[in-house]
Amino acid sequence: MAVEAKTKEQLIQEFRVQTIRDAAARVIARKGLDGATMQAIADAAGIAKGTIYLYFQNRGELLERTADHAFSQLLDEVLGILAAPGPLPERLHRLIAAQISYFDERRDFFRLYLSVRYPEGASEASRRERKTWEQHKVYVERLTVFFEEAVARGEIRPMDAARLALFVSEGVIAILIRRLAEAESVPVAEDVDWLAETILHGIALPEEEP
Amino acid sequence: MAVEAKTKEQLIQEFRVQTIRDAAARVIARKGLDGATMQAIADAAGIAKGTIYLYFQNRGELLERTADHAFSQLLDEVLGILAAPGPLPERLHRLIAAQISYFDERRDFFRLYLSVRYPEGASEASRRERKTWEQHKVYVERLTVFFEEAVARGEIRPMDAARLALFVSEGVIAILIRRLAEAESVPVAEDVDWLAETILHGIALPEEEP
DNA sequence: CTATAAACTGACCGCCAGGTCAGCGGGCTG
DNA sequence: CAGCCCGCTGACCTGGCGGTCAGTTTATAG
Repeated sequence: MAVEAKTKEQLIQEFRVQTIRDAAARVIARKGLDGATMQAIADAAGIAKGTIYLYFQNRGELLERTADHAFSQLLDEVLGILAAPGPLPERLHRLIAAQISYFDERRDFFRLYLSVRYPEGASEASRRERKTWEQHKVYVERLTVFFEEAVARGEIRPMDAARLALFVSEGVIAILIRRLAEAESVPVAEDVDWLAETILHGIALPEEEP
Repeated sequence: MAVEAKTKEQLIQEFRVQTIRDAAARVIARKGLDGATMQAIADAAGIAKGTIYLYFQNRGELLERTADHAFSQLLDEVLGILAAPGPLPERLHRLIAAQISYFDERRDFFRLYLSVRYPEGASEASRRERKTWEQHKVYVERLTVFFEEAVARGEIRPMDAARLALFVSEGVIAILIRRLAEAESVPVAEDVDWLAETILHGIALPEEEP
C-alpha cells in the first residue's frame, strides 16, 4: 500500500515535471530565453504560476533542467556513436547526421541550444545561469578524445584534437543556422554529406587523383 | 559664425556619443548584455543616466550603434581583404588572421559579438533587438561571393559557396572561443595557420604526396 | 457523506529595469 | 555683470518580472 501510493505520487510528480519542462521548451523556442517568463510558461502548461514552484525551486532550475532533458537524448546518441567502433569517416558522418537530424526534427530546440551554449564571459559574470551547459562540455571533451584516438590510430593526420573538436562542433552549428534560416531546406543528407566531406578533405583542389 | 558654431556643437555631440558608446562596450564586455543596464553604462561613462537619452533614443539604439561602431573597423578590413587580388590560400589566411587578431587584441568585444550575432528566432520574436546584426550579414554575403569567384576561377573545388561562407565564419568563432577560454594562449599565428590549413586541406590523410 | 490533507491557485509583494522631466548651474551674450 | 539659455542631472515614475502564500478546490480516507 505505502509502496504503491508512493509510486503513484511519483508518477504524478513526474508527469507534472514533464508537462512544465515541455511547456518551458516550447516557450523558449518561440520567444527566446528572455521571453520565457514564469507566467508565459505557466500559461503554456495550462497551470498557475505558483504551481511551477511546487516542482522547481526557481526559474534557474527550471531552465537548466529543461535544457538538460531536451538534449540528454541527443547527447546519449552522440556519445554512443563516439564509443562505437568503425572507420573514422563513417563515424564522423553518423555523428554529424545525428546532430543535424535532431535539430531538423526539433527546430525549436536549436534556439534553446544556442541560448545556453556559450560560456558566460569570464570575469565577474552575472549570477544568471551559472552552470553553463554541462552537457555541451562533456560532448566537446569526448569529441576531443575521439579525435586524439583517431590521430593515434593514424586515421587522420596529426593535429590538435581539442581545436578540431570545437571546429567540428561549430561547423555543425554553421550548417544548422543555414538550414533553419531558410524556409524549405535541402534534404538533411545533403548537408551532412557536404559537411563531412569538407571537414575530411577541405576545400582545396585535390592534389593528384585519377 | 553659424557654421563654426555648428561644427563645434557637432564635435561636442560626437564626442559625447563616442564616450557613451565606449562605455557601453566596456560594460557589455565586462558584464554581458543583460548586465549592461543604462545606469551601469552611465556610471562607466561618468555621466548621468538621463544624459544618455540626449544622444540615443533608447537602450536598443545604443546597443545597436555600439555594436555597429565596434565592428565597423573589422568589417572594413575584412571587406578590403576580400576585394584585394591574390591567390586564394593567402587571402583566406589574411582573412582569418584579421578576425582572430582583432578579437585577440580586444578580447572583451568578442562577448559583444556573440551577443549580437544570431538571427532572432523566426516566428513572432520579441521586439527586442530587431535589426539582427546587419554587418554580419554583409560579411557572410560578401564571403559567399568571394568563394563563388574562387570556384569559378578554379582555385578551389566546386562547392556550395554560401554553405562554405558560413562554415568559415563559424570556424573562426570556434577558434576564438578556444583562445579566449584559456588564460594564456598560443600565438595568434599558430591558430591562424591551423584554421587555414584545416579549411583548405581537411583532416584526412594526404592521398599521395612525396 | 463528511473530515482532513494535499494540490493548486492567482492576487500580491518587493525589486529593479528603462525611461522622464522639473530644476540646477556654468558659460555665453549683450 | 546680469540674465538667459541649454546641457545636464538624478529623483522619480511605471511596468513587468520572479517569487510567496493565504485561501480555494480536489482527492482520499473513514
